[in-house]
Amino acid sequence: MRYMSINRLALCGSQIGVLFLTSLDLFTREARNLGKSARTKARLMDAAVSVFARDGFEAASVNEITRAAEVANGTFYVYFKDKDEIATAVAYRIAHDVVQQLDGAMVGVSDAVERVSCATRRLLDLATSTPQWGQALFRAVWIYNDLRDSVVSYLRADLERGVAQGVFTVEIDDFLISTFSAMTMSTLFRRLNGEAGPDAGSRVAQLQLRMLGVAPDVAKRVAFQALDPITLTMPVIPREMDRSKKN
Amino acid sequence: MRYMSINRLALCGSQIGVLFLTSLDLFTREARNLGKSARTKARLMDAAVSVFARDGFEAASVNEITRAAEVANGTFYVYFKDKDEIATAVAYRIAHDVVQQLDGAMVGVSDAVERVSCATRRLLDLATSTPQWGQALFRAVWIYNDLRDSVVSYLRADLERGVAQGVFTVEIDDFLISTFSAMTMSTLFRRLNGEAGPDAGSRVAQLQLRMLGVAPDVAKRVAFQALDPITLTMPVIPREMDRSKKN
DNA sequence: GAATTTTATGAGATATATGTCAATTAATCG
DNA sequence: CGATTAATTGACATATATCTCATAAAATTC
Repeated sequence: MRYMSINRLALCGSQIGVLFLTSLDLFTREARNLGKSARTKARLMDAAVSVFARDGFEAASVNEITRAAEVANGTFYVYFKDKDEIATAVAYRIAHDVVQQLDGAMVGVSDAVERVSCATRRLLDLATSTPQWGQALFRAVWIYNDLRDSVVSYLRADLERGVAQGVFTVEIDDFLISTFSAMTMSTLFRRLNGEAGPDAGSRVAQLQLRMLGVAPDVAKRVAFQALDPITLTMPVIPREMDRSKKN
Repeated sequence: MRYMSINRLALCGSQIGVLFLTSLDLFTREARNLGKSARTKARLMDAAVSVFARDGFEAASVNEITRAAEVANGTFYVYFKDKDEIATAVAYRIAHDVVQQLDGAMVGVSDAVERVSCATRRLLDLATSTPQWGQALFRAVWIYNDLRDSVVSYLRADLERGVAQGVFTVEIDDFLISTFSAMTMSTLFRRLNGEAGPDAGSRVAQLQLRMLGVAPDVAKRVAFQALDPITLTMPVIPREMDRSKKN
C-alpha cells in the first residue's frame, strides 16, 4: 500500500518530494517492542482505522473491529470503553501526524502565498497517499471540532501572515477558515472517491488563493508550481504510548 | 416554526422578500383532501423529515419514524420498502421544492454575477428558515449525487453565462461546481448549527465571487446588496402525489 | 517448575432494529 | 345493514450490536 506513493510519483513527474503519512499497520509496528498489552491495543487501533475508513464512524461496529484485529470481542473492552474512545484515539493520532508532517514539509517556506498553497496541496497528497488514513481523517474532521481546529491552527497563522504582508485582502476569522477548510476537505473527498485527479490539489489551491485576494495569474503560478523536495521525511519515532492503561 | 422567518426578517432589516420552503407538516397538508392511505403516507414522510433532521439518515430508525408519525411499526412497510425508500422520497421532494423556489426568486435577475450571488444567499435563507428541512437537505445532498446535481444544475448555467459575459475568469467543470457547492453547504452547516449569523450567506457569496474572478470591490457590493422582494411566493399547490400505491 | 500475575476468551444477558403476517378495525358499497 | 374491500395493528421471528464476567491461556516471577 505504501507503494502507491511511488506510483503516484511516476504519474506526477514534477513531484519529487513525497510525504509519508503512515503505513497501514503503524500502531502495530510502533508497539512491536513493547509489552503484549500495548501490542494488542495497537492491533485494535490499526483495525479501527481500516473499519472506520471502510464503513464510516457511524456504521462501524466493535465486532467488525475485533474481527479485523483477529481478537475476541471481549478483548476490545479490556482496552477501550466503547467505540467512541478508540475513535478519538486514532483520530487524534492521525491529526497529530498530519500536522507534524505538514510542519516539517514547510520549514523553508516563508512567503504566505506559497505556504497556504503548499499546505493545501501537501495535505491532499498526504491523505491520498494512504487512502485508508485519508478517509479516516476526512470523517474524523467532520466529527471532532477540536481536532479540526488543531489541523487548521497553522493555517490561521499563515493567513494572518498573508494579511500582514498585504497579499491577502480578506478578513480572517472562523468563518473564513471554515470555508477555506471546506474547500480542501471537499477536494479530499473527491480525490479519495476517484472523482478528481492528481491536479486537484493545485486546482483548489488556485481557487483558494483567488478567494483570498491573490491576483489570478499569481494564484495560478504558485498553485501549479512544482513542490520543493521534502527535506525531512524521517518515519515517526516509536514512542511510549501510555502503557499503563488500567484507568 | 414558520414564524422564525419573521424573526429573522426583523433582525435583518434589509431583507424584504422571504422564501418559504415549507411548513413542518407539508406532506400531511397536501394530502388533507386525498384518500386515507395518501394521508398516512404523508404523515410518515413528515415524520421522516423530522427524524432525519434530528438523528441523521444513518442513525434514524423506522421505529422512530413510526413513533413520530403515531402509527404502528407495521404500517410503515405498507407504504415503503425500507428506510432508503422513504429517504429518497423526501429528499427528492425537498430538492424539487428548493429548485422551484430558487428559480422563481430569480426570474428578474439577468446579470450572472447577481444570479450566482442571489442563488447562494437565497438557498441559505431558504434552508435556514425551516431548519428541519435545511438539515434534511444538507444530509441528503451528501448522500444522493444526482440530487445534488439537480440542485446545482441551474448554477452551472449561471456560471457559464458569467464566463460568456467575461465576468468569471475560471474554467467551469465538475471540480469547480463541486468546490463552489462545498462552500455553500459548509455555510449551511454552520448556519444550522448556530456557528454563523445571518450575514453568512453574503459572506460566502462574496468569497465565491472573488474565487470566480470578480473584482473584490464588485464582489463585496453585489454579495451584500439588499435582496429584491420576491415577486412570486405562492405556496406549493397540492398535487396528486401518486395515490395508486400498490406496486 | 510451581505460583502468581497479566492477558485473552467467548458464551450470554440485554437491548434495539428489521421486516412479516394473521388478525383486527375502519371505510365503502350495494 | 350486511358484505366486501381497504387500512392498520402489534406480536413475533430474525438479526445484529453492546458490554460483562467467569474462566482459560499465556507470561512472568520466584
